[in-house]
Amino acid sequence: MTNEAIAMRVPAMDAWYLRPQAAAPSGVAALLALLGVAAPVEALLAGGITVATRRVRACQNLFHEGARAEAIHFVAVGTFKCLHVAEDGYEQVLGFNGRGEVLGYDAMFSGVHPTSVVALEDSTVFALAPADLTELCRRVPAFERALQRELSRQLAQRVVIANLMAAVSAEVRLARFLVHLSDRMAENGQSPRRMLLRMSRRDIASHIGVAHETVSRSFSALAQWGCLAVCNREVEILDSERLRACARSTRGLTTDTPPTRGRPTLRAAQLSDSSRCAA
Amino acid sequence: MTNEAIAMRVPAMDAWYLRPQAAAPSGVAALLALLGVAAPVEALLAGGITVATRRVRACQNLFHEGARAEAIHFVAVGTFKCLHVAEDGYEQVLGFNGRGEVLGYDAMFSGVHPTSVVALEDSTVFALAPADLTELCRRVPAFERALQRELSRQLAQRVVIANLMAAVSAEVRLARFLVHLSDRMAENGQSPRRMLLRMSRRDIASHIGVAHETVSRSFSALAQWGCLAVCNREVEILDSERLRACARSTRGLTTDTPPTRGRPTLRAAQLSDSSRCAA
DNA sequence: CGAGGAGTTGAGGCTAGTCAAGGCCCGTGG
DNA sequence: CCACGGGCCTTGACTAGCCTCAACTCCTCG
Repeated sequence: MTNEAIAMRVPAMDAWYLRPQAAAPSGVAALLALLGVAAPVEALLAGGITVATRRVRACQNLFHEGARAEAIHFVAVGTFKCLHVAEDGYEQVLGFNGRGEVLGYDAMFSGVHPTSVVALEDSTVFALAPADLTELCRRVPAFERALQRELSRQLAQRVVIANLMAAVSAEVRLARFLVHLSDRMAENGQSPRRMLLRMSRRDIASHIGVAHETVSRSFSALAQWGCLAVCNREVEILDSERLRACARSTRGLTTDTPPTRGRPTLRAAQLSDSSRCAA
Repeated sequence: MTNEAIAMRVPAMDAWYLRPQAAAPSGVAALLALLGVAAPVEALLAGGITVATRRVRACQNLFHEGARAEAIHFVAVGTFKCLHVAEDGYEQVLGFNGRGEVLGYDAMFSGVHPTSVVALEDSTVFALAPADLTELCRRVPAFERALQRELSRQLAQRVVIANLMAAVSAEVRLARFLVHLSDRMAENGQSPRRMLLRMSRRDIASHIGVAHETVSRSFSALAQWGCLAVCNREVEILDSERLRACARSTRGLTTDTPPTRGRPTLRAAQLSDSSRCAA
C-alpha cells in the first residue's frame, strides 16, 4: 500500500534501476573471488549462470521495501544501510553492510523485500537471480557453504540489534556499535583500529535507538575517556580494551567501566541543585 | 514451578487457552498436522523419519546458548522465551514462541545455538534431526514450503525487534508488543482480544528495552486510556484501533521522506478520559 | 556567496530508571 | 495450622539521563 506509493514516487530512479547494465567483467568468477571461494574451472566455464553487475550511486536505493525480489545481491564495492520505514516516515536503520556481504537474502523465501537498502556511497553489487543462485550452489559446494554461513549471520542479526538497542546508556550503545564495526573490519582484513564511518550520525542514532545529538555527545564522551579519537567521520580506537569494557557494561551494575579518571567534570554533580520538580 | 502455580490460578482462562488442540498421536503425522500441512499417505507410511516428542517443564531450558544443535524443534504445546545472556548475567529476551513455531532453526546452518530457549510453562515440542528434516522436505513439498515461510519470519525478526526497541515511549513499545502478540494469536486461530500472557513483566521489560516497573506503569496507562483491561497476566484488548494508533506513533521523524508536512506530532495524548478499566 | 545539510554543544524540561514500600500469592517449614 | 520468606506486580518519590529546541560552525553544492 504505502510501499507501492513510495515505489511509484521515484519513476526516474526506477528506470535507472531496471536498466540491463549487462553482465560485466568476470561474472561468476568475480563473485566467487569476492566471497573467497575457490571453484573448479569447469563450474565457471559452464554457461547458464548470469551474474549481473550493478552500480548504485550514493543515497540511491538498491531496492525498496515491499518490492518483489528478483535477485539476491552481493556487495562488491561500497557500503549500504538496511532500513525499515514506518508509516509516518521514520527511518529505522537495521544495519550496515559492506564488501562481501549479502543483501536481500531475507526476501528469498517470501519473494518480497521486507526492508529497503540504500547505498551510503557509490557502490557496486553483483546480482544473481534465484534460479541461478540455486544452480550455483549445486555446482560449487563451497559457495553453498559460504551462503549458509551468511544465512547464519543473518539469523543472528536479531541478537546484534537487541544488544545495540538494549536498555543501556547511550555511550555503551555507541561503544557496542563501534566494537561490532571494528570486528567486522578485522574479518574483512581491514584495520580494526582506524575506521572511516560511511554513515551519518543520524543513521547511527536510528540504529542504536537514541537522538542524533546524543550520538554526538557520546562520541565526545568516549573520546574524553580516552577510548577514541574522533574527527568527523574518521574514528580511531585508541584503547580497545577500555572500549570493549564499556561495551560490556550494563546499566544495572555500578559504574565500574569508566572508573579511570574518565570524567573530567562530572556534569551530573554540578547540576545537583536543580531545585525540585515536585508536582 | 511458579509458572505452573500461576497457570493453575486461572482455570477458566486456561480451559479456553489450552483447548485440546489435537492430542498428538505421535510421529510425523502429528508434526504435519501441527503445521497444518496435508501430506500424502505414502509419505507418512514410509519409515526412516523419527519425530521425537519432548516435554519441558516450566523454567527449564529446551537448549542452552552455545550448545551443539542436534535437532530442530517445533512447539506442540506451551510457550517459550528465546534469550541471550550477557557476560554479567543480564538476560536479553529476544522473543516468545508458541504453538506451531520453530525453535532452533538459527542453529541449522552453524551447528551451534546462538541463543537459549526456556519454557514459560510446561510444554511439549517435536524434535527432528537435521537429516530427517531434509528428508521430510524432500518427501513433502508442502512441509518444505511451511519451513521456508518460517525461515522468512525468522529473518524478519530483526525488524520486529527493532520496532519494539526503537526510540519511542514505553507505552508505545508495550502497545507494539501487544499488537504483535495479538496478531500472532489471530494467526493461530486463537482469540486476538483476550490473551493470557505467559511471560513475566520482567521478561516483557527486557524484550522491549525498559525497566520492569515501567512495563507495569505502561500497562496501567494503556488501561487508563481505554485500550486494555488488565488483570495480572490476563489482558483484554478493549479498543484495538486505539491500541494500534498508539503503536504507530513515533517520537522522532526524519525530514527525509516526507517532502510535505503532516507531522504526526509526538504522542498519542488526546486519549485521556476513560472512566474505568474494568469491563 | 547564500542555502542547506552535517555535526557539535548548551540549556532546560520530561521521560523513565532507581530505590523503596506494600499487597498478593505461593511453598516451605515450624 | 500459621508464620515466614520470597517471588511477582504495583505504585510512589526522587533524580539521572536523554530528548527537544536552539544556536553555531564547517563544509558542500548550486
